Amino acid sequence: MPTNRPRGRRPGRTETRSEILAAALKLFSEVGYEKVSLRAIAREAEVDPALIHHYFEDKADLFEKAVLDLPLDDAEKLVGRILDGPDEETGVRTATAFLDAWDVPGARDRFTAMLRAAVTKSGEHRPLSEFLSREVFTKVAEAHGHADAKLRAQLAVSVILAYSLGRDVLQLPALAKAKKAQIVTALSVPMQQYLVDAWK
Amino acid sequence: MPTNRPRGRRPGRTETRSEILAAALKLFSEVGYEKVSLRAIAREAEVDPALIHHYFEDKADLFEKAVLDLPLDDAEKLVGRILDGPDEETGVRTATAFLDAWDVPGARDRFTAMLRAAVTKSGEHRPLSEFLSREVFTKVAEAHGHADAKLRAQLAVSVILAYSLGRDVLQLPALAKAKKAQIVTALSVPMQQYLVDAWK
DNA sequence: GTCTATATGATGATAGAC
DNA sequence: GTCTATCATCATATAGAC
Repeated sequence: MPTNRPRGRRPGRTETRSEILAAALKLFSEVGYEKVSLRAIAREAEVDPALIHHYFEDKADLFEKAVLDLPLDDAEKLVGRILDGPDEETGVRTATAFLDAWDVPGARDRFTAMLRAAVTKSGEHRPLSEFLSREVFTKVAEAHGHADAKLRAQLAVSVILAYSLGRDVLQLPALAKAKKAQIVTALSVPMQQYLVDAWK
Repeated sequence: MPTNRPRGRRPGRTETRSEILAAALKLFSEVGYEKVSLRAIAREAEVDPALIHHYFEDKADLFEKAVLDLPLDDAEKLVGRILDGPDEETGVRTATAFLDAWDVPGARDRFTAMLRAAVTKSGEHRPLSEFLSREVFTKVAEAHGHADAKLRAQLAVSVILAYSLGRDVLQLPALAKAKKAQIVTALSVPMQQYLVDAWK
């Protein structure tokens, strides 16, 4: 009778793979896609550069696995949360929802990495901004009966991206230091206008 | 008595230099700083790559000459124009001033190139955002007696950058297609709130 | 699973002929 | 002013020994 062995794959020391993923996420968010070398990621993860190619196809594959893989948030839930409540507070709920989403560990780095990639990586314009525009904000604007929902949605996207850009990429100090409540107030103003109110 | 010769340097065919500058501005704004090779710029300008080094020190020098050299706008004039008029229309005047500034030939490309560089080029975080924050928006916010002028200014910066990012970098179609009046309306709301109004 | 060695290509920069 | 030739450096990626 055979002894009861542990089943499945026996990891040699498969922290390695996740260490590479963590290092990649960190550097992609801090430095950007193009400017990060696989060597630098290997150094950060304290592994041999060749191991990256052992675990991942190439740089683009690593980026995908490290930053795109986890869905940044369930879009439907987000829309539901934004729509659930009085119309006058839609802007506040929207701002709060995003600030909350950014608070979950890793989410902020992923968002920053995607934003940086949208600016630099070829063919990576879309994922973040289109997702937000199509799956979240257009639906919110349409729920409020706006014919120009797409324009409104893209304005809302740019508010979110602007805050992220100012805080995490350009690192404008006052944005980083401001209290959460103040940011909610600040972002909720354009959000309310773009998603709910009629144009003047 | 000597004949009246043309003074100063006699250009061999010094369109070359300006062709390089034009090509550099175009590509820096379209592709970004790091991703553009000097060879690509030479190709775009239809000159020999070595000529770039003949006219400019290095890549950073070319970037400086091509995109930073012309002051994107006289900050004091801009502040004056924004402050000149009734307080309730400050947001509108601010939005209009920027849209007008973007309409002068080349200005938009320079702005885009600086924004892209702010995201990618090392040590280029500051020029654009700090300039706008310190020289323009902080002064406007202070003129309205706000103690938190810096936070307000940096929020205003992020509105401007957001629009530019959405339109010229991410190329969100609805932003590009929208009528100027609509954009003025859209941007003036947060501007008014950030620069003039009291927080709720 | 891990690492050494290396292939292959693109980059920014330079020296110097015409 | 223009261009050929070339250098040193860095990148991604691969083949294969241990």
